[in-house]
Amino acid sequence: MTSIDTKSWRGVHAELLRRITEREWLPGDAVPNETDLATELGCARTTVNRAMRALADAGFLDRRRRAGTRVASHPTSRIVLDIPIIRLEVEQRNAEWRQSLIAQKLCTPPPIVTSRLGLPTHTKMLHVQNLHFADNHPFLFEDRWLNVAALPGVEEADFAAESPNEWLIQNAPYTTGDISFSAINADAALAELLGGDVGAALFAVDRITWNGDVPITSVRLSYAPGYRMNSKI
Amino acid sequence: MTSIDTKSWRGVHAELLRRITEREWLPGDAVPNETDLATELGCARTTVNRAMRALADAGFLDRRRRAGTRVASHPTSRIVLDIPIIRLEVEQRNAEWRQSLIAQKLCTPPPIVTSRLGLPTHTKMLHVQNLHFADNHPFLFEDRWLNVAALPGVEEADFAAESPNEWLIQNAPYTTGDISFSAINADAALAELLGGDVGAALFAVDRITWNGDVPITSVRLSYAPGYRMNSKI
DNA sequence: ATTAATAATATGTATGCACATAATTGACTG
DNA sequence: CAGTCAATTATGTGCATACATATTATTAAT
Repeated sequence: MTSIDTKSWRGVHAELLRRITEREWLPGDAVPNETDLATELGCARTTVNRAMRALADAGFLDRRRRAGTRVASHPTSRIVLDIPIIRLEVEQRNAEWRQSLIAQKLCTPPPIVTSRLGLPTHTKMLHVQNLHFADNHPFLFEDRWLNVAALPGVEEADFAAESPNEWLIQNAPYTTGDISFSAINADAALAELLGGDVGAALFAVDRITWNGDVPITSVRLSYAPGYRMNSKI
Repeated sequence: MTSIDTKSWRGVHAELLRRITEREWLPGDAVPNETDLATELGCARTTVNRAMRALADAGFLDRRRRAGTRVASHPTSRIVLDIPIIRLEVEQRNAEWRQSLIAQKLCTPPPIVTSRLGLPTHTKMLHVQNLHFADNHPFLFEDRWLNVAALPGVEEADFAAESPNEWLIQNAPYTTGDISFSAINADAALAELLGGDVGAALFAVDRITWNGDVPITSVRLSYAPGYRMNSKI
């Protein structure tokens, strides 16, 4: 029997989580209020509050003022994905990262890009195509459009030396955005670049980022065949 | 000038986030300590602490005792995916959900399944194959192996009436697990079930769940062609 | 009986204080 | 000069208290 220090919020957190995971409290059940739990566990209400807030953040509890706290009835598993910059993702796999710049030129993007960004159809944007390697194997192909109007200095940037990924972190403000994950079939060009067969299933990430309501960049990352994105639940 | 109530932790949070997003504090910069910020903003240190903890949780700040707090220099964008049960995922798309049970029988899984779960090679497991529909279009194919030894009553469950997904929520304890996302090419069977061409790229989710160190289930979800998983950054 | 005002209640938050803990700095020692 | 240890310091946490706020329950008024 592991005795848990029920006077720390982590201890209380663990104890409440135990009651949930061991089905002492079932999904949908109301749980005692903070004051009663504090008395029972011999700590301050603040401490119970901290623990219960953490459990609510993690999706285990539903809380509403006055109505009280219940065990979540549809425990959606919540996954937190930390998406690092590409170089770090490669290095985390103990591989050596390098990139090969394929294109960097100002031109008019296809309408699908401008429309998704909410820009006029014929806006000139900076098109950057970049192949990232892990230990000299193709890792992913980055196909990016940058809104030059919102990124002063971007036209002078040397993306062969610094990947657009890292340039943006250093030079663009923090942003919000949409991200979507999908599976695509490799066309001839992607197959050539990434070294698989035409038609191979590729894991793809599409990302649009904004600074407030100003569109910054739209990018598609196409990973080499066999890539998996892993996480813990 | 929007005056923010700097005496609430949300106000402090907003103010600090503003300084980060507007690059008043640059990535890698050290930020003032809690006591000084509390003085400057006219609130208690506890309040500043709450705000800074939230920013650190969200990945904007790196904090270390004694060493102080800095703006995150590699702002890994953090994505929170809430993965609901399949029925809810379909219903959230305003579609009608139904399922069609394809197989439910006790048999010996391929070695890859037992080895990933850490079970003896010839363990009998319950194999459940289930096709989920959204408005009568195939939505995803669920191919699941259940550890009968860890799930009393599972052999009597009627998965035609209740999807294994929901049965597990109601009858199995909360679990931990691994999840991975990948892209696969549809084989003949998947193409037939999901209604695409052989070779079509499919978005796949592999998930293994455990109750402590007891393996519960291993499942692969193969989504119909064109599926995207979306999120906000 | 319906509706509006009011009380009760659980969670949310702010504060001052104290002490715990991790990590760095710097002094001291061999 | 290297290595050890102690002082320092920023964050981490617990607690008592008070008040805020959202929501439900109750009561009064029509």
